[in-house]
Amino acid sequence: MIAEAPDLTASLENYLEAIFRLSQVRRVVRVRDIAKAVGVTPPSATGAIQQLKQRGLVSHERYEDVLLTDEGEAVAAEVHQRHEELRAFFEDVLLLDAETAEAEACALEHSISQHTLERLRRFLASIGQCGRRQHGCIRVFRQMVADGEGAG
Amino acid sequence: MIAEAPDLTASLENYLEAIFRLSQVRRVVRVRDIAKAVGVTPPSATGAIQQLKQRGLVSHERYEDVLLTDEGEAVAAEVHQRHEELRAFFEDVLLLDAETAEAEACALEHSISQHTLERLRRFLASIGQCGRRQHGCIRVFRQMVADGEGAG
DNA sequence: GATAAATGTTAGGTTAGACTAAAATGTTCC
DNA sequence: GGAACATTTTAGTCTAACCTAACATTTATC
Repeated sequence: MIAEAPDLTASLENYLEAIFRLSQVRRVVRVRDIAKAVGVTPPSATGAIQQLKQRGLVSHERYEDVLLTDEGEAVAAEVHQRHEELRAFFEDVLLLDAETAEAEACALEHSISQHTLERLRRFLASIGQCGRRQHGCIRVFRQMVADGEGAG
Repeated sequence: MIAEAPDLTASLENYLEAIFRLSQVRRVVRVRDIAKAVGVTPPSATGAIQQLKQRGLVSHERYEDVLLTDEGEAVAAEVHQRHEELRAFFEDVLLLDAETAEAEACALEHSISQHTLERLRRFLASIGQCGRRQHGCIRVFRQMVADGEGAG
């Protein structure tokens, strides 16, 4: 499904994800909010929104608020899921602090493939299984991963 | 160390890494080889080489071959190491096939931070430990990761 | 309801990175 | 040693993504 989102750039994915997140928190999403969330000036946001509109991922009338279409919602949710899974991996497995895990997820979410992510998902699940079964691995991992910041 | 490589772009990192690899295989590295390795036209390679030269990472005279400087070699080796560690993770932990693991490493190596990579390194090491200690986790991981391509 | 403030858009410019076409240089081979 | 070919560079164009400055519209306030 998810139809014909013809290969969004990393930048456009970022805008879409920002709109998605803002939508979950705010009654209406404005250009200004998007610009602030993505960290660009309003004209840049306007341009991106126009492109997203062309691709049918958002609806937007001049000077009005921005709304995800059904397709846009689907694509955004998928991007967001990528983000969250990566974040979980960094935080729960590599034990990065929340802020770093978040930043790293942001940086990588646009490059990783669906297929790889599926594997990562399974891997995270297996970590869960392993913990429940008391193999003791998780403890070993955590110790080794967390030990000593500096040396190689 | 590694001195003042002032934030290479992903693109320039790619060129540098290509030169590094070619250097290990060929007597001399030519613009054409670099272009082919990176998958761009020769003029693009020329432009990139000029930038790398400006940054003191390669030496190159008009119409001659390209050589890494000591600093260039150090930076390239570091980029290459990032690549290899990521590839190892994808291949050995997520069990992606060699080609996919390679492609994924290529895609992500420019975005991941040193700090995160250090954690990944420790994690890979802990997998090794865990395997040697016969916790049985590894088997669980592999089964779960490898099982069923399609479903969630 | 006019005007000030906030918000959004347009216009125009910059940079990075790619491309093609064409010129310059180097190499080979008769 | 010069012609044909290969390689490299230069010149110029394109696109994506950002920016600032200026303009347009909406919202708020008196």
